[in-house]
Amino acid sequence: MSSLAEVSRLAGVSVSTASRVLTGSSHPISEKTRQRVIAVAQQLGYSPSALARALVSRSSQLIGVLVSDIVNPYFSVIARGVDDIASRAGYATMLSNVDRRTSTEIARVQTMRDYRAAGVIFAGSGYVDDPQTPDLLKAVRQAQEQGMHAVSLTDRDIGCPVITPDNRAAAYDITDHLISLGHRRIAFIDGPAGMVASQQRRDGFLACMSDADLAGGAECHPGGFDYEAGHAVAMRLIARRPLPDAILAANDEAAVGALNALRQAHIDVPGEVSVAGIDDLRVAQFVGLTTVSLPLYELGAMAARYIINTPPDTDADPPPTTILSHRLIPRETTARRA
Amino acid sequence: MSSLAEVSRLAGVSVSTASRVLTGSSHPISEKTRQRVIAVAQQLGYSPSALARALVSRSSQLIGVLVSDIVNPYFSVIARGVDDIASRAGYATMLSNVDRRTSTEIARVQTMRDYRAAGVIFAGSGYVDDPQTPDLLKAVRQAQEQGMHAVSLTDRDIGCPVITPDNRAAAYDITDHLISLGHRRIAFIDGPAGMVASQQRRDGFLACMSDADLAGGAECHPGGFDYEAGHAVAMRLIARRPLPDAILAANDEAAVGALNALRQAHIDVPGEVSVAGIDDLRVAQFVGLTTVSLPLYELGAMAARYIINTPPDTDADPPPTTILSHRLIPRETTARRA
DNA sequence: TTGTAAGCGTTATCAT
DNA sequence: ATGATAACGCTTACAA
Repeated sequence: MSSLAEVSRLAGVSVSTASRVLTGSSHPISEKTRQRVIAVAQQLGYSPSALARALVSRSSQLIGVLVSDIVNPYFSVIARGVDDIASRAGYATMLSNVDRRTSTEIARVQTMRDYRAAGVIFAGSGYVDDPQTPDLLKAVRQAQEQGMHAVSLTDRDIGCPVITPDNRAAAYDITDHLISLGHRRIAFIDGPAGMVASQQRRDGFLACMSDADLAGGAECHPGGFDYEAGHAVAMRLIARRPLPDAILAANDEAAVGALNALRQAHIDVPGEVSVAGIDDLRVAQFVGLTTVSLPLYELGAMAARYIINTPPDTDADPPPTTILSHRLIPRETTARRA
Repeated sequence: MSSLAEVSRLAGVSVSTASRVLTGSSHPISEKTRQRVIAVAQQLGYSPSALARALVSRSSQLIGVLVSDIVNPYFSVIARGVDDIASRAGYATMLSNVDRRTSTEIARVQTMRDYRAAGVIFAGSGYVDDPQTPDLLKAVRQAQEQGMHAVSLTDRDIGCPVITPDNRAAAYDITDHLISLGHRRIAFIDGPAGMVASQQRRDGFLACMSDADLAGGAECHPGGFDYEAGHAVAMRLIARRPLPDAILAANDEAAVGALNALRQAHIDVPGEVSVAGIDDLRVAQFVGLTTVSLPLYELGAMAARYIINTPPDTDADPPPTTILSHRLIPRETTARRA
């Protein structure tokens, strides 16, 4: 690895001059030395140490993304959005799986801090009444004091800007769609207990049902965000009969689980029961699932842009909340009630 | 951000002493000073600068993973394997999407080098006769000379150890399974043209067919690794009739595409046609797809372990190749021929 | 057992 | 227009 010192020596100039040339500083430099330095650097294959740079500038070109689990497509799409913007701007992406553990999030924020990351992005939802939130908030504040940015992609009170879809409205809208199709008795498969995102989606569902005077037809079942949860709830529904008019799952994966349970039981979807989800992941297209498209990629991209473009210590004081819009995507798993 | 200097000052010792205490050096230290330093550090919330550390040690605790696209579950599972091992060992994961572009891989290796990463993992397959491979090889060599490790998760001649599944054997085995079920005319949906992994899988298919004296019943169709490709090929097969006995896709996603095309055309799977894939991603479980399970998570985990545990410049000279085993997973999309 | 000082590779402040 | 030199925060000989 050739260093600046090496380049400057071969070019017969001081390190400062070499630095000025190579960083494209506005400092005046004679054309001949500029050429010479560039030539030597080029020929040596010189590439500046991001570490040394970050050490003096007190900030690296790293952006951290904290996801629950990168295998979950919800998060990998977000991560893709982040990395696309980051790499385009010369930044690199640091990824960390936190498995929904707040304590792990706290630890990772510290890691990002140790590398003087330009910012951290919290992609996962928090828990209702999480006793560790204050600690996370403190960790975030310390990171910010050090000049780091933080962004949350879900509604979370951790002292940083929030860029998020409106989970409640998304659930409300898809519920409304189901109702407009003539469905009256709708079963909702809840997300993981205690998660803020689960709660918001359920709230949206219930609000819509009661706005339509259908509160009596609404039933919530403890579920989860995974295939198995959706499958299990649907199995129970099937065993219990009569079936509801429609089943809405808190996310696409659970909806697909429910859908498969129904199909395995030879129940016609959407003939006998309509099924819908929320997220619009790729799998939803595969199975023709009616759902709500959330701007996941854009969420990650916007967060990255924010981090890259906001100068340190410039963050607005009450951290702003940005709501990105969603879109209803009707497909083949829903139909007008017979 | 408190620094070592600060800690040492408050503890009334020199920075070296503080450093020795905090790094757990074997250098003898009196118990009282040790306690004092630890207390101060603790109370100050001191956390060492990973940057400064990396700068002097000439190596950071960062592991880079180069994937084609993190949204593709094939890669996100690998990335998860890497990050699990990495974070457990105190390392952080740097992720980069390269969209199968060798030039981007080269650029990213340089980025990892700039951060003095402990190692880079190439998760994606290369191309047959890729003119840029020599450049990549050179970039890898330079990285290695600098003390970085490199690992490829596919069969690739870029001067680094390879840890990979046996694509050819995997395809061979699943083909053999299809044949053992009585299928004679089998259509193979190829992966992306020019990719080594595509070629290996097709080779395995063809080899098995010809070993079974069924070369005449083998037909390969240009396809891809995505849903759309599988869907399109199946549509063409359907339009053309008669249908083959079975369809094997180069990977699960294409297989699911084919499966859906068949189902949409009301063709009974596995009644009329059997369908199988390769990879065993989560979606394969969802749809009950017969496939071959590849140790993707383990691939990432092993690569990370290798990077973490192999001391610099200790790499074996002809870089070793490690083949991890696969497993046939029969599910509901295949059945004995009618 | 503790401290001093050099050095890792940059950038930035002053001089010249 | 160019060059010393002091940080940045840490580890590690080398001294004491």
